[in-house]
Amino acid sequence: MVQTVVLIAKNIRQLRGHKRLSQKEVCADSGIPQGQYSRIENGKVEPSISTLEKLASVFDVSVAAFFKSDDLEVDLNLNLPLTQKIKMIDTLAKDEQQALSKMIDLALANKRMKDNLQTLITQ
Amino acid sequence: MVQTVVLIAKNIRQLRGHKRLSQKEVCADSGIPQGQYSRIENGKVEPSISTLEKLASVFDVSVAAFFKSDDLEVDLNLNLPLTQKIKMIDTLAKDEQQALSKMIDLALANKRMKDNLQTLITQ
DNA sequence: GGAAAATATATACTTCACTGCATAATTGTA
DNA sequence: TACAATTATGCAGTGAAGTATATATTTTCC
Repeated sequence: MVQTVVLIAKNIRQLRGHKRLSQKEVCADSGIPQGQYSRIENGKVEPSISTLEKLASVFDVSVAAFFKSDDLEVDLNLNLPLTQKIKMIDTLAKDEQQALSKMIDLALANKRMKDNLQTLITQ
Repeated sequence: MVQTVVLIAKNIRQLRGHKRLSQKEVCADSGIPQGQYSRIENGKVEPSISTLEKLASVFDVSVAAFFKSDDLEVDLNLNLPLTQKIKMIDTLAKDEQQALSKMIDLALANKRMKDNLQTLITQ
Protein backbone atom coordinates (compact mmCIF):
# COMPACT_ATOMS: atom_id res chain seq x y z
CA MET A 1 0.00 0.00 0.00
CA VAL A 2 1.02 3.54 -0.70
CA GLN A 3 0.13 4.54 2.84
CA THR A 4 3.15 2.91 4.45
CA VAL A 5 5.51 4.32 1.84
CA VAL A 6 4.27 7.80 2.63
CA LEU A 7 4.63 7.13 6.34
CA ILE A 8 8.21 6.03 5.90
CA ALA A 9 8.88 9.04 3.72
CA LYS A 10 7.50 11.37 6.36
CA ASN A 11 9.50 9.76 9.14
CA ILE A 12 12.72 9.90 7.17
CA ARG A 13 12.22 13.50 6.21
CA GLN A 14 11.45 14.35 9.80
CA LEU A 15 14.59 12.63 11.02
CA ARG A 16 16.73 14.46 8.51
CA GLY A 17 15.17 17.78 9.48
CA HIS A 18 15.71 17.02 13.12
CA LYS A 19 19.41 16.44 12.48
CA ARG A 20 19.64 19.46 10.17
CA LEU A 21 21.23 17.50 7.39
CA SER A 22 21.01 18.10 3.66
CA GLN A 23 20.07 15.25 1.34
CA LYS A 24 23.61 15.42 0.05
CA GLU A 25 25.02 14.78 3.52
CA VAL A 26 22.69 11.89 4.25
CA CYS A 27 23.60 10.40 0.90
CA ALA A 28 27.31 10.79 1.50
CA ASP A 29 26.97 8.91 4.78
CA SER A 30 24.59 6.24 3.55
CA GLY A 31 25.90 5.70 0.03
CA ILE A 32 22.46 6.23 -1.43
CA PRO A 33 22.40 8.37 -4.59
CA GLN A 34 20.78 11.75 -3.98
CA GLY A 35 18.26 11.23 -6.74
CA GLN A 36 17.08 7.99 -5.23
CA TYR A 37 16.96 9.51 -1.77
CA SER A 38 14.76 12.30 -3.04
CA ARG A 39 12.37 9.74 -4.50
CA ILE A 40 12.25 7.97 -1.14
CA GLU A 41 11.47 11.15 0.79
CA ASN A 42 8.69 11.88 -1.66
CA GLY A 43 7.14 8.45 -1.43
CA LYS A 44 7.80 7.78 -5.10
CA VAL A 45 9.40 4.41 -4.46
CA GLU A 46 9.11 1.56 -1.98
CA PRO A 47 12.55 1.46 -0.35
CA SER A 48 14.13 -1.92 0.19
CA ILE A 49 15.07 -3.25 3.60
CA SER A 50 18.78 -2.74 2.96
CA THR A 51 18.15 0.85 1.96
CA LEU A 52 16.19 1.42 5.14
CA GLU A 53 19.05 -0.11 7.10
CA LYS A 54 21.53 2.33 5.63
CA LEU A 55 19.29 5.23 6.57
CA ALA A 56 18.61 3.87 10.04
CA SER A 57 22.34 3.72 10.57
CA VAL A 58 22.81 7.34 9.51
CA PHE A 59 19.94 8.56 11.67
CA ASP A 60 20.93 6.30 14.52
CA VAL A 61 17.52 4.72 14.91
CA SER A 62 16.10 1.24 14.41
CA VAL A 63 14.49 0.32 11.11
CA ALA A 64 11.25 -0.17 13.01
CA ALA A 65 11.25 3.55 13.76
CA PHE A 66 10.46 4.26 10.11
CA PHE A 67 7.15 2.47 10.44
CA LYS A 68 5.93 4.32 13.48
CA SER A 69 2.91 6.49 12.86
CA ASP A 70 3.23 8.06 16.27
CA ASP A 71 4.82 11.40 15.59
CA LEU A 72 4.81 12.87 19.07
CA GLU A 73 8.48 13.70 19.12
CA VAL A 74 10.04 17.20 19.03
CA ASP A 75 11.49 18.85 22.14
CA LEU A 76 15.14 17.86 22.29
CA ASN A 77 15.55 14.58 24.07
CA LEU A 78 12.31 14.82 25.93
CA ASN A 79 9.33 13.14 24.34
CA LEU A 80 11.47 10.70 22.45
CA PRO A 81 10.10 7.18 22.21
CA LEU A 82 10.52 5.26 25.41
CA THR A 83 13.11 2.89 24.01
CA GLN A 84 15.30 5.75 22.87
CA LYS A 85 15.23 7.25 26.32
CA ILE A 86 16.16 3.92 27.74
CA LYS A 87 19.33 4.03 25.69
CA MET A 88 20.28 7.19 27.51
CA ILE A 89 19.74 5.68 30.91
CA ASP A 90 23.15 4.19 30.39
CA THR A 91 24.65 7.63 30.66
CA LEU A 92 23.21 8.19 34.11
CA ALA A 93 25.10 7.73 37.32
CA LYS A 94 24.66 4.52 39.33
CA ASP A 95 22.50 6.04 42.04
CA GLU A 96 20.27 7.70 39.49
CA GLN A 97 19.87 4.41 37.69
CA GLN A 98 18.90 2.72 40.89
CA ALA A 99 16.28 5.36 41.56
CA LEU A 100 14.79 4.84 38.12
CA SER A 101 14.91 1.12 38.64
CA LYS A 102 12.83 1.45 41.77
CA MET A 103 10.26 3.54 39.97
CA ILE A 104 9.96 1.02 37.20
CA ASP A 105 9.55 -1.70 39.81
CA LEU A 106 6.67 0.20 41.31
CA ALA A 107 4.96 0.64 37.98
CA LEU A 108 5.39 -3.03 37.13
CA ALA A 109 4.17 -4.18 40.53
CA ASN A 110 1.14 -1.99 40.14
CA LYS A 111 0.49 -3.48 36.74
CA ARG A 112 0.86 -7.01 38.02
CA MET A 113 -1.68 -6.36 40.71
CA LYS A 114 -4.17 -4.99 38.23
CA ASP A 115 -3.67 -7.97 35.96
CA ASN A 116 -4.18 -10.41 38.79
CA LEU A 117 -7.37 -8.68 39.82
CA GLN A 118 -8.57 -8.78 36.25
CA THR A 119 -8.03 -12.53 35.93
CA LEU A 120 -9.81 -13.06 39.24
CA ILE A 121 -12.79 -11.12 37.99
CA THR A 122 -13.10 -12.69 34.58
CA GLN A 123 -12.63 -16.33 35.48
CA MET B 1 22.59 -6.75 5.78
CA VAL B 2 21.67 -10.37 6.04
CA GLN B 3 21.13 -10.00 9.74
CA THR B 4 17.87 -8.09 9.43
CA VAL B 5 16.53 -10.50 6.84
CA VAL B 6 17.15 -13.38 9.24
CA LEU B 7 15.52 -11.44 12.06
CA ILE B 8 12.43 -10.80 9.96
CA ALA B 9 12.38 -14.44 8.93
CA LYS B 10 12.53 -15.58 12.54
CA ASN B 11 9.79 -13.21 13.62
CA ILE B 12 7.50 -14.25 10.81
CA ARG B 13 8.05 -17.93 11.45
CA GLN B 14 7.37 -17.38 15.11
CA LEU B 15 4.16 -15.51 14.41
CA ARG B 16 2.94 -18.26 12.13
CA GLY B 17 3.79 -20.87 14.73
CA HIS B 18 2.02 -18.89 17.37
CA LYS B 19 -1.14 -18.80 15.26
CA ARG B 20 -0.75 -22.46 14.31
CA LEU B 21 -1.10 -21.75 10.62
CA SER B 22 0.42 -23.66 7.73
CA GLN B 23 2.33 -21.80 5.05
CA LYS B 24 -0.50 -22.67 2.71
CA GLU B 25 -3.00 -20.91 4.94
CA VAL B 26 -0.87 -17.81 5.36
CA CYS B 27 -0.39 -17.70 1.62
CA ALA B 28 -4.08 -18.10 0.92
CA ASP B 29 -4.81 -15.14 3.20
CA SER B 30 -1.96 -12.94 2.04
CA GLY B 31 -1.87 -13.79 -1.65
CA ILE B 32 1.82 -14.59 -1.47
CA PRO B 33 2.84 -17.72 -3.40
CA GLN B 34 3.87 -20.54 -1.07
CA GLY B 35 7.26 -20.89 -2.70
CA GLN B 36 8.06 -17.25 -2.16
CA TYR B 37 6.81 -17.40 1.40
CA SER B 38 9.12 -20.31 2.12
CA ARG B 39 12.04 -18.27 0.83
CA ILE B 40 11.06 -15.43 3.13
CA GLU B 41 10.85 -17.65 6.20
CA ASN B 42 14.28 -19.02 5.38
CA GLY B 43 15.87 -15.64 4.91
CA LYS B 44 16.65 -16.38 1.29
CA VAL B 45 15.17 -13.12 0.06
CA GLU B 46 14.75 -9.56 1.28
CA PRO B 47 10.98 -9.11 1.38
CA SER B 48 9.57 -5.86 0.07
CA ILE B 49 7.54 -3.47 2.19
CA SER B 50 4.31 -4.42 0.47
CA THR B 51 4.99 -8.09 1.10
CA LEU B 52 5.62 -7.34 4.76
CA GLU B 53 2.36 -5.40 4.85
CA LYS B 54 0.42 -8.37 3.54
CA LEU B 55 1.94 -10.57 6.22
CA ALA B 56 1.44 -8.00 8.97
CA SER B 57 -2.21 -7.94 8.00
CA VAL B 58 -2.54 -11.71 8.22
CA PHE B 59 -0.73 -11.90 11.55
CA ASP B 60 -2.53 -8.81 12.82
CA VAL B 61 0.62 -6.98 13.85
CA SER B 62 2.37 -3.82 12.71
CA VAL B 63 5.12 -4.04 10.12
CA ALA B 64 7.49 -2.66 12.76
CA ALA B 65 6.95 -5.86 14.75
CA PHE B 66 8.93 -7.79 12.13
CA PHE B 67 12.03 -5.76 12.95
CA LYS B 68 11.91 -6.29 16.68
CA SER B 69 14.68 -8.42 18.09
CA ASP B 70 13.46 -10.69 20.83
CA ASP B 71 16.03 -9.63 23.34
CA LEU B 72 16.32 -5.93 23.94
CA GLU B 73 19.85 -6.21 25.26
CA VAL B 74 21.05 -6.89 21.76
CA ASP B 75 19.24 -3.89 20.38
CA LEU B 76 20.34 -1.55 23.11
CA ASN B 77 23.19 -2.84 25.18
CA LEU B 78 22.44 -1.80 28.71
CA ASN B 79 23.11 -3.08 32.16
CA LEU B 80 21.15 -6.26 32.62
CA PRO B 81 19.02 -5.74 35.73
CA LEU B 82 17.45 -2.63 34.29
CA THR B 83 17.02 -4.13 30.84
CA GLN B 84 14.97 -7.01 32.06
CA LYS B 85 12.52 -4.65 33.61
CA ILE B 86 12.45 -2.61 30.47
CA LYS B 87 11.27 -5.65 28.58
CA MET B 88 8.17 -5.54 30.69
CA ILE B 89 7.48 -1.88 30.14
CA ASP B 90 5.89 -2.94 26.90
CA THR B 91 3.19 -4.65 28.86
CA LEU B 92 2.22 -1.51 30.70
CA ALA B 93 -0.75 0.61 29.82
CA LYS B 94 -0.27 3.81 27.84
CA ASP B 95 -0.76 6.13 30.81
CA GLU B 96 1.62 4.13 32.94
CA GLN B 97 4.20 4.26 30.22
CA GLN B 98 3.78 7.99 29.99
CA ALA B 99 4.30 8.34 33.72
CA LEU B 100 7.52 6.36 33.48
CA SER B 101 8.51 8.42 30.50
CA LYS B 102 8.16 11.61 32.52
CA MET B 103 10.31 10.22 35.29
CA ILE B 104 13.03 9.23 32.88
CA ASP B 105 12.84 12.69 31.35
CA LEU B 106 13.42 14.21 34.75
CA ALA B 107 16.43 12.04 35.39
CA LEU B 108 17.88 12.79 32.00
CA ALA B 109 17.21 16.52 32.26
CA ASN B 110 18.91 16.51 35.62
CA LYS B 111 21.86 14.72 34.14
CA ARG B 112 22.06 17.19 31.29
CA MET B 113 22.12 20.08 33.70
CA LYS B 114 24.97 18.53 35.63
CA ASP B 115 26.88 17.92 32.43
CA ASN B 116 26.41 21.49 31.32
CA LEU B 117 27.60 22.77 34.66
CA GLN B 118 30.60 20.53 34.40
CA THR B 119 31.59 21.89 30.99
CA LEU B 120 31.13 25.44 32.28
CA ILE B 121 33.45 24.73 35.16
CA THR B 122 36.17 22.96 33.22
CA GLN B 123 36.42 25.29 30.27
C1' DG C 1 7.15 -48.54 6.09
C1' DG C 2 3.99 -45.80 3.31
C1' DA C 3 0.64 -42.16 2.14
C1' DA C 4 -0.53 -37.43 2.79
C1' DA C 5 0.52 -33.00 4.10
C1' DA C 6 3.74 -29.50 4.61
C1' DT C 7 7.75 -27.29 3.21
C1' DA C 8 11.75 -26.34 0.19
C1' DT C 9 13.71 -25.77 -4.32
C1' DA C 10 13.81 -25.14 -9.56
C1' DT C 11 12.77 -22.56 -13.83
C1' DA C 12 11.12 -18.91 -16.81
C1' DC C 13 9.32 -14.57 -17.06
C1' DT C 14 7.87 -9.87 -15.19
C1' DT C 15 8.22 -5.96 -12.38
C1' DC C 16 10.44 -2.46 -9.95
C1' DA C 17 14.09 -0.56 -6.86
C1' DC C 18 18.68 0.67 -7.54
C1' DT C 19 22.73 2.97 -9.76
C1' DG C 20 24.90 6.50 -12.51
C1' DC C 21 24.56 10.35 -14.85
C1' DA C 22 22.39 14.46 -16.48
C1' DT C 23 19.43 18.21 -15.97
C1' DA C 24 15.20 20.67 -14.40
C1' DA C 25 13.07 23.08 -10.84
C1' DT C 26 13.07 25.14 -6.46
C1' DT C 27 14.87 27.60 -2.54
C1' DG C 28 18.04 30.58 -0.20
C1' DT C 29 20.89 34.53 -0.18
C1' DA C 30 24.05 38.33 -1.48
C1' DT D 1 17.99 40.19 -10.11
C1' DA D 2 21.61 36.82 -10.23
C1' DC D 3 24.18 33.15 -8.37
C1' DA D 4 24.70 29.06 -5.51
C1' DA D 5 22.91 25.36 -3.13
C1' DT D 6 19.42 22.20 -2.60
C1' DT D 7 16.03 19.24 -4.17
C1' DA D 8 13.32 16.96 -7.86
C1' DT D 9 12.97 14.49 -12.20
C1' DG D 10 14.40 11.86 -16.54
C1' DC D 11 16.44 7.81 -18.59
C1' DA D 12 19.13 3.52 -19.73
C1' DG D 13 20.88 -0.51 -17.77
C1' DT D 14 21.30 -4.05 -13.92
C1' DG D 15 19.83 -6.95 -10.34
C1' DA D 16 16.82 -8.91 -7.20
C1' DA D 17 12.11 -9.85 -5.62
C1' DG D 18 7.82 -11.03 -7.39
C1' DT D 19 4.60 -14.42 -10.02
C1' DA D 20 3.10 -18.97 -11.80
C1' DT D 21 3.92 -23.62 -12.12
C1' DA D 22 6.08 -27.83 -11.24
C1' DT D 23 8.62 -30.91 -8.55
C1' DA D 24 11.81 -32.47 -4.95
C1' DT D 25 12.32 -32.99 -0.05
C1' DT D 26 10.98 -33.28 4.63
C1' DT D 27 7.65 -33.99 8.28
C1' DT D 28 3.53 -36.02 10.20
C1' DC D 29 0.80 -39.66 11.33
C1' DC D 30 -1.59 -44.18 10.66
